[in-house]
Amino acid sequence: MIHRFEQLTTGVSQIYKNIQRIKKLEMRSLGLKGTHVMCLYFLHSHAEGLTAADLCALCKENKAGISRILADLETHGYIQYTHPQEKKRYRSKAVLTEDGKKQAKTVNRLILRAVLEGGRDITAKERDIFYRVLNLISDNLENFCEELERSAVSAD
Amino acid sequence: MIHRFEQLTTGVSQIYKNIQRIKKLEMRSLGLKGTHVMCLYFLHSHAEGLTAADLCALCKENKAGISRILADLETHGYIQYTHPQEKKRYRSKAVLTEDGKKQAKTVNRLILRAVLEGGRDITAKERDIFYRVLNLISDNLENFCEELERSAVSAD
DNA sequence: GCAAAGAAGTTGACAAATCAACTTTTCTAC
DNA sequence: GTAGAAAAGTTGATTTGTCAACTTCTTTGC
Repeated sequence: MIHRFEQLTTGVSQIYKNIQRIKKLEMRSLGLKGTHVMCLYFLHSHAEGLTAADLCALCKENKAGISRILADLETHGYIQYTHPQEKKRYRSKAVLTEDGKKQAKTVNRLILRAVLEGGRDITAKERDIFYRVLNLISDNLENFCEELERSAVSAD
Repeated sequence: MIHRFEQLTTGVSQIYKNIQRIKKLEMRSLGLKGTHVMCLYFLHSHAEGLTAADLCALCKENKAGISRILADLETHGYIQYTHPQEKKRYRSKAVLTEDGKKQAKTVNRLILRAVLEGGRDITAKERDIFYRVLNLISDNLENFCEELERSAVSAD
């Protein structure tokens, strides 16, 4: 059991906001926004390409956001679609262009630095426990939210 | 060291977003917004009152947001200021009214449920390690951000 | 193979968070 | 005590994130 709500809330939101801050800072020098980071990151590690739906699931972002990010990356020439033009983008996989790969590598370098700095003074064992608990809480809250929403709907 | 960036990013942001979701859901029934939750929560546990600056630090929110939340809580009649009227709110402590306390208790009940559900299947030892690591990462990233921003400024 | 249902993606409208400039109050040094 | 600096708080503008309606494409059942 977690005893102190504020510990979880403030701890998590502090990390969340600092991650956003890092993304934003780095992207500014590339002419991109913080929201692009995760897409570049995942596109780089999935050379076979990713659909918008894939990215939604990986980035845990909603599809409206992903749609705009992809449109943006395309106008920058950082991605290409693997589908015939006439079918538009439906289930079309996005892959990084050469230029996109270059940007992704720059982004990954920063990410690596942030990860190294963020993980200072943490042992491998602690890290494993941390991630186990992080994922557990994440899942538990997800379930709790869904339950809450169901009961909110039925109360209407 | 943390190995996988996406684990931290997606784990943290998933929890962050679910916490936001819970706050929003519950507040809707009280005619408030999700942003009010933490203020009510901290005001309830600090009976002596809190200034806007205190709340900034506790909630890890910026002062613009806190300012609007407090104005909102005041118009709802949930808080009062402990300063003479003519000095406005400068360093004035906000305290919950009776009505505000009632709302805060409702909020706290939900929070307790969320905390219990979120913390399912986690042992006390794991929890302690989790929070230690959470705070450590939080501090490390905070420092990293500041360093980054300094070097970004000096590069201009 | 066609209609209905559903999934994928886009877009405009709205809500929330953040930034920057501003005012007001307090503190500090003379 | 007064000027200047610093801190606290407010406000409008901008950016970012989310929601809901919509279009387009695919699948399923007849």
